Amino acid sequence: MENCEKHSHEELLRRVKNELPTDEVLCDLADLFRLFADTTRVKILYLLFESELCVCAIAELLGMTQSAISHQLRILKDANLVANRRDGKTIYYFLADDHVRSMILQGFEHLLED
Amino acid sequence: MENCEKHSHEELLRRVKNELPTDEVLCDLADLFRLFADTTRVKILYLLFESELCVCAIAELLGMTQSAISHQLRILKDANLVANRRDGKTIYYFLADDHVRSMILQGFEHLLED
DNA sequence: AAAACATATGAATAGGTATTCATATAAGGA
DNA sequence: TCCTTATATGAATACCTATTCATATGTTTT
Repeated sequence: MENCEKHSHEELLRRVKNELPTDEVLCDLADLFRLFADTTRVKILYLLFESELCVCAIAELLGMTQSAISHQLRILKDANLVANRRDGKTIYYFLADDHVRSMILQGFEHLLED
Repeated sequence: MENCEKHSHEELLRRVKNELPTDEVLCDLADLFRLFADTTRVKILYLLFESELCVCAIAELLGMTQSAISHQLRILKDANLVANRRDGKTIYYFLADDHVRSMILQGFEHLLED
């Protein structure tokens, strides 16, 4: 294990290592993907493709409790994937960024290609 | 909570719900993103952008144990994101699919746009 | 002001998972 | 055949996280 130069040229290893982004960037990247790595969050984002929705509508559409949805919306909002606006008692959530849509659709394409 | 029609037209809710893929598909989608939701796995995939690498080279480049890397490689292989070939005692891993690269790069773009 | 409604949130719990440790498998060299 | 090297893997542990439950906050209505 201490002698990989036998199997890979040292310069290759040096180059491969240099191309690797910093730990911080790679951690941010994993964090971003983790946002989409939960069925409930993906469902919420998918629903918001069509239109803004209030918390209770999302909960009803997904057959989940208001609390569970609120917790997930908070995570999505903290990550700036969604934003909200208040209208009286009701709070409407919507996609904050069109990039969200393209991320999900790209994942979808990968699935279709198997 | 039981009366969301006050806030959203019923037909809108029906349409939004109809556009939603099946639970199975959305679960697969979340599972796909989960593969990229770990720093170690992202690092491994990134390293393989440049060239195929043996297990010990990956472990050394990332400063992690061979066992930890092997476990993660198994997950990536089971998901068909990487494949491998044997050369004597050494086993070389490589990206199974160019889609992997585009998925990660898309995530990267999202990060840059903040 | 009180009641009802929509949402947010903290604490607890249950389920998932990444790493470690010990060990197994498999190939090559002495 | 025995030893070394490269990799794989099962079990255990420690950490993370999604949901639930109870409750708090904020708004409207009566």
